[in-house]
Amino acid sequence: MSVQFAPAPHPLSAIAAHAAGSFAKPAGDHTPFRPSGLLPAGPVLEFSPDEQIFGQGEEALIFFRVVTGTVRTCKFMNDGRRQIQAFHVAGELIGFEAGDEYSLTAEAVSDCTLVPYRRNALDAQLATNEALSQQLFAHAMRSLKQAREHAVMLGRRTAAEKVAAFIIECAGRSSDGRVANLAMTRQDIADYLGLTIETVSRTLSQLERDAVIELPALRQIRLKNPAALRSLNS
Amino acid sequence: MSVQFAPAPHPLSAIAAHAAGSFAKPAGDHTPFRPSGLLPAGPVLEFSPDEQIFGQGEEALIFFRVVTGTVRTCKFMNDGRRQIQAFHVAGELIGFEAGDEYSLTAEAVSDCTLVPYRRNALDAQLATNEALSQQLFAHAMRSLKQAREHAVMLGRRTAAEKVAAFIIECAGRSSDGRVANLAMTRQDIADYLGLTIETVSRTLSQLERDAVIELPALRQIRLKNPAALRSLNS
DNA sequence: CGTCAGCTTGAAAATGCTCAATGGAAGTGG
DNA sequence: CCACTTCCATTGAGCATTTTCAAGCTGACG
Repeated sequence: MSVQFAPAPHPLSAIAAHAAGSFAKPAGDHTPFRPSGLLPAGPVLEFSPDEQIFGQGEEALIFFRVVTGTVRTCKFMNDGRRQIQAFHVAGELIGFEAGDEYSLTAEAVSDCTLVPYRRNALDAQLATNEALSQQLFAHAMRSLKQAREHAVMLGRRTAAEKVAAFIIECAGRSSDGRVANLAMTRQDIADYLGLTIETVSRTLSQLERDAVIELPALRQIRLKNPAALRSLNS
Repeated sequence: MSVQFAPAPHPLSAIAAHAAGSFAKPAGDHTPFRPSGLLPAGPVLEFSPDEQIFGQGEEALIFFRVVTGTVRTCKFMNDGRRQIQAFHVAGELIGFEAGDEYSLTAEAVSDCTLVPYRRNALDAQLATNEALSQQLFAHAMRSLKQAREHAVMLGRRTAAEKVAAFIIECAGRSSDGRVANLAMTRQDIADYLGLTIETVSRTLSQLERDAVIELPALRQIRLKNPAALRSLNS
């Protein structure tokens, strides 16, 4: 059986306006995400690398907008294994949860500044403020899309493909699309890609030997052959 | 730096009311999901096993509620590799997208019946119908939570842990929590867990040899030692 | 200049995959 | 009712990729 209905205008397009690619903030989009009509719960907060912003299971009273720096959101298993869900940069919302508790942990990757918002301030706003509702809905759908792409990568890509995809993501966010500046360690990359730190390192070295990338510094990747990278992305 | 704010009531609790565990529809919840005030776009549709309900990239004019049967949503890579995102049972919404296009493919696993809803009928409703907005928001957040759990499994679990988690998920949805009735093939399970069909089969056989489960029929798993299964779930 | 954290590299081991053959249940047609 | 076919699942053997374990290396910082 196949389903055919007459075409019609796309009603959720407004809601979808913010939906973007894998990384939450598309390269070149420099409009800061600013929940319309919602007032910060306090002054901008600063975090140092590896400092926890909120923890899985804690009461989710506050959500945040990243102003500067990079934040990682991750899940920990009992035995300490870690899966990083995403890296968040300027403009991204983190800690916006359905339940009463944060479902994951957020930590600063680099020095970070974040604007806090009170979750309970939303109630009044959501009822009256259409734009705000749409923004938050868009945020949820964008996160969902990102999570699904991530799942394909984790489940069905080889180490080389994972690393290539990661480099492309990073380069896509830099102003110069041919250089990826990494805020995160190899361990962070490994936990994002579902690999070990050694495999990440070896794969990067191999890509450099193959003249696909250059590694001028520890936290910098220069794309010499983006086409080859993209071909790995199948 | 640590963030402390005074406790407050939980504003999004209503929105979160539907948020559940890994599988979209929690075991024992028999209230059908019925988008309040939204009229179906037509009669109930029937699909046979492996029939496509909608395809990745098609215009997302319609979304569906599963009435009976099991649906899989999946992503395909260029070379045919497949990653199943989730299995959907009665009550679940599928095809509710942010963008203009379906971001994944939905196919019937078993014989299925689905109620179609017109996406553009939402516009008018969303503005006025608070309950509907909340339901759809809850749907998005629940899907997001599920996708994140899935990512941890794909990235950081061994084959045995993946299979154990899958059995627990399935058993959790059955009326008798000690029997998992599978609608899907081994290939479906493999593509859901990011494994091969052989590894799934071998792992199931091993669990049976270890007296953790019994395999009375091809599509049935009896839990003999649920504790052992759960311990694999770490 | 020494120390230390993070990164790279190597060798061995393990986990999961590929290829290939077998098994078994359901459906079909004689 | 029984062979035959077909589809799906299981099992085995060998192989590939990734992990593990164990050294070294490098650059930042005191």
